Amino acid sequence: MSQHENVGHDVETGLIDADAQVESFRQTRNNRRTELVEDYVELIADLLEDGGEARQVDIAQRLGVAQPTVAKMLKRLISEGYIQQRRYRGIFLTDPGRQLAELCRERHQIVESFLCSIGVSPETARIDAEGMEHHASPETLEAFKRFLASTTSSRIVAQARSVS
Amino acid sequence: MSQHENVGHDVETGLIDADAQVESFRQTRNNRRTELVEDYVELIADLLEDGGEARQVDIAQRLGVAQPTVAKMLKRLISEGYIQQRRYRGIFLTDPGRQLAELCRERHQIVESFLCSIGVSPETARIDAEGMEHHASPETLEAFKRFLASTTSSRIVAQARSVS
DNA sequence: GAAATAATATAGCCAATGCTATTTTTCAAT
DNA sequence: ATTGAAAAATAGCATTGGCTATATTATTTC
Ligand SMILES: [Mn+2]
Ligand SMILES: [Mn+2]
Ligand SMILES: [Mn+2]
Ligand SMILES: [Mn+2]
Repeated sequence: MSQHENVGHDVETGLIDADAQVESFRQTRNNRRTELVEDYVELIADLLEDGGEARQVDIAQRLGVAQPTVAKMLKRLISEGYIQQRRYRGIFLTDPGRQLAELCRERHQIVESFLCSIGVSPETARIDAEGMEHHASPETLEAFKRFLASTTSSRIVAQARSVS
Repeated sequence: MSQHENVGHDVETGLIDADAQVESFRQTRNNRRTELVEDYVELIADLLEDGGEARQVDIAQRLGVAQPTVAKMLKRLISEGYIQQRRYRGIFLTDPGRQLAELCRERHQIVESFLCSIGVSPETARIDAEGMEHHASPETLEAFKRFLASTTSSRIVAQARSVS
């Protein structure tokens, strides 16, 4: 390769197309840059819905990181317009924040349910989904949903049959 | 929450178990720390297998990053014992390196094939698998393999039926 | 209203991953 | 042997995401 390039006739490569591979790696690096934002916003939405408030300490405790780590990330979320902070009353989502949270929640739910539906244990599904969700494209999510729907319907069919 | 903790009687939480959630986030953060190493080692194995050599410039080109970025990561791979570098002759895998590469390759292949098998297009499967692979636990991989085997066999059955 | 406590902010550190620009080294060709 | 080109190394910078230790600032409680 490189300097020692083959001269002329294309060599049987075995490797996948370079441009395609670069695109995959780029997309993956890109997804990585938003993973944390997504997890924070999703978690904040959950905390708000559950207890009406989301404080730094709660977020830190749920994520398993230190409070200053959360404080720093919250600044990023503020600067990106996803949250508002009311001094000593915790974090609140902006409209874009709520929107992102909803997207993430759905996506997370689909991935986790899907894993369970193919026989992964709930504990493992929970863990794996937390990481995989950020790399599941809309197309893959559609496939997951189709599969979920199909197994649901076949279960219904089976049940209907067993009842009759 | 936190300061304003509920006193006594456990409140209906709606949230999942805190310890479980922390475990998920921790595991995910952990996986993130090895993603790059895995992609590098896998890519180096591919390049070596294909052309007999893996140079910094080739790796950089395939990953879509700059050469000094690769140079730095290679130092990490050397320090972690996965590769050896022969001056101007490129990168070579150590035994642990080959072992890791093999694991990653299989895992990657399983994830990508699985996505295709549930109807995701090859291009999207390629992209999503590049990120998801690093978060697929052995248990999830087993579930993927089971599914692949089952669809393969049902295709065989269907084909056998259509032939007879 | 003062003191204690809880929540937040800030300072200062580190490691990882990216970049550009430049230098050094090796290899290949003349 | 010299030279030109390719590969690799190095310097210097930025951003992200972690940490600990230590202030500040609100809120409760007495
Ligand atoms: Mn999530
Ligand atoms: Mn997540
Ligand atoms: Mn891979
Ligand atoms: Mn990958």
